[in-house]
Amino acid sequence: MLDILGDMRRTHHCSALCAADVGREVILMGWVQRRRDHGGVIFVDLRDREGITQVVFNPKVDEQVHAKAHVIRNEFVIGVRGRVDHRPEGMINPNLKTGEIEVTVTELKLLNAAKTPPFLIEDTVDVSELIRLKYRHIDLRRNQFQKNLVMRHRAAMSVRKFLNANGFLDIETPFLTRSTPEGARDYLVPSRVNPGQFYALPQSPQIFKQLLMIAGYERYYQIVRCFRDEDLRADRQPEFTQIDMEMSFVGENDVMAVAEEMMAAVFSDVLGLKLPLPFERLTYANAVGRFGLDKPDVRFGLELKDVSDIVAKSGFKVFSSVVEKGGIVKALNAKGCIEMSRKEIDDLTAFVSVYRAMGLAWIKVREDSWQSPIAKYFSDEEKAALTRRIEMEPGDLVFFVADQPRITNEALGHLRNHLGRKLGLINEDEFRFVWVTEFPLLEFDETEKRYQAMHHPFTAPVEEDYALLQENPLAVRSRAYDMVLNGSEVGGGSIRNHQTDVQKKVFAALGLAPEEYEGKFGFLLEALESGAPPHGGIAFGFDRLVMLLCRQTSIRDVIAFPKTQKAACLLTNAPSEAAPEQLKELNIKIKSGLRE
RNA sequence: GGGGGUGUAGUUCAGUUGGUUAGAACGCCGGCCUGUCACGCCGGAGGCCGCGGGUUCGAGUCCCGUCGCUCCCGCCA
Repeated sequence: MLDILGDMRRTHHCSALCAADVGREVILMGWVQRRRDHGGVIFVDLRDREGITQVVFNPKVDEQVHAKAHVIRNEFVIGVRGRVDHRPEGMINPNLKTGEIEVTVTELKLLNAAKTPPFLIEDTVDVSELIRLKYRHIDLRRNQFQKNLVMRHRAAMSVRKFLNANGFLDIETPFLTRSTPEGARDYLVPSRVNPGQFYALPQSPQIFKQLLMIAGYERYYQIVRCFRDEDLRADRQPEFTQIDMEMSFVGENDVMAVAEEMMAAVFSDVLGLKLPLPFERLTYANAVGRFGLDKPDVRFGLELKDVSDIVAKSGFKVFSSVVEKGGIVKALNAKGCIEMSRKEIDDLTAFVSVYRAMGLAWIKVREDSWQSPIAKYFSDEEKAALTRRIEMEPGDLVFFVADQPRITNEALGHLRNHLGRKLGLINEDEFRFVWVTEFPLLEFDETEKRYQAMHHPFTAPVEEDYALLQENPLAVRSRAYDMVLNGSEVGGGSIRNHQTDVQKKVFAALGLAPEEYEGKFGFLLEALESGAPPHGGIAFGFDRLVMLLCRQTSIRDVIAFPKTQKAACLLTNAPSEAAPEQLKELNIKIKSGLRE
């Protein structure tokens, strides 16, 4: 068999050689990052997974090798044999790890030619997402991408190392499973052998991991793909990876302790950072009250102040009537921002309108007066109370939103993050974790006019709130917890219902009739009755976590082969039409008009 | 489902009030060049202006539709 490599085998990676290696004969293999042809001497920056080394073709050293090097172009795959040499005086490249040396080539093997790449492979991305995704194999050659994927690998290894050392078993759960009602839209897979029936791809292994606890496996984990057929975002893909774990005989503090230790191990292993433990904790009520959101960025202050009580009886009807109707009025004090222009304030008004806030009131605090369209509506007492509550000082710019509690909090919460960024209040180098606890068990779905599980229907209520399940369901707190990093939810979990009667009460509170929940979750209830230990767990959005570790802003930059916003793969052109024979086997008819 | 941005050379972009031959940079090709590392110098090729319709004497530019990419809202237990 003719083998293009012959007996040539790589001796070093392109990051490995330094001054200490001078004089050695080495063999490098990789891709041509750049070629600089000086007529005489030709320089090639040779790139492999680990780095770049300059290799030199000198006609004085070997005329034939030099002549052969003329055909080399960007992205050609070559192997070179040569001698490690010091670079001449003054020619050291301090920007290159291997900048002190170069390899003088004595043998060149052209392992493969390459078409001119559609874009240059450089650290800085200056290419549209369309092109990057279409030529993903080229984009993935970029140094930044390689760093991201190496980071991802190391984070996964760190997680496995930690969990293996702590008695967790890696157990696989099915991808072809049953559609779980409630929650996100499922990806469905038709069953050929069961005509007209479908599997669903898992949105998470939730029920399986609970069954594993019931089966006595005590500690489970999996780094596992999950699927949700919902619209995409910069940090949301239709298939994504979770670090999924579950433990038996534990309460929330046990799960949270293991989870934050695991996170500390990951940050120590991949970034060399020591995270202070334990993480700060906030109740849901405090998180929303102070920061407006249930995933607060606690790297900066700029907290919200509720002023509903002060303005309830004020002459400003917009505020007083909102309070009267059960809404709230909250304020955000942008310290020292009095010089903000009218245009900028208008932009912020547009910003909060995205979150359905009707308006954004503001006050500029001057030395002896308020400059504001709404100042005239307040009495001196109200002004004094507002000044105290909001800690207003001359030079401040205060924003108000008055609306239903949810809208007010979300609008100001997002405005807070926006201003935090805009005003440079955020230390971008910091990784700040916080637990959010005591989530409400249920929320009311206005469009469907019914209660919904805020986390999922298997989450246990706080025991002392059991009694409220029927009389005041919205007041019931759950034993759920979210791990939040720099304003992003990176993980969420809960203690589960391990007692059948409690689980049934929760189903009932969700408005499910017994025959309904028996039909949908009968197998789980059956399992709960067979000796279920108290158990709970947590799942982390692995892609999102890696994205934050890599300081990237899109989840796509830490996933080798992501989908576009229309859930397409531009590389393979998935999804695509199925052949008529395939559809026939599956007993599926495509609605006329959907294909030619 | 809705709102914003965007689509012009291989890539990133510019393109005036609608005007006759659509430009730049990088990349690519050829030539010259022995110390560059964003090599340099000289020359050259390269365009369905996303697609379809309309208005107009005339459309990259205006209008309608459509498709793609992207950010956000809804949605995502």
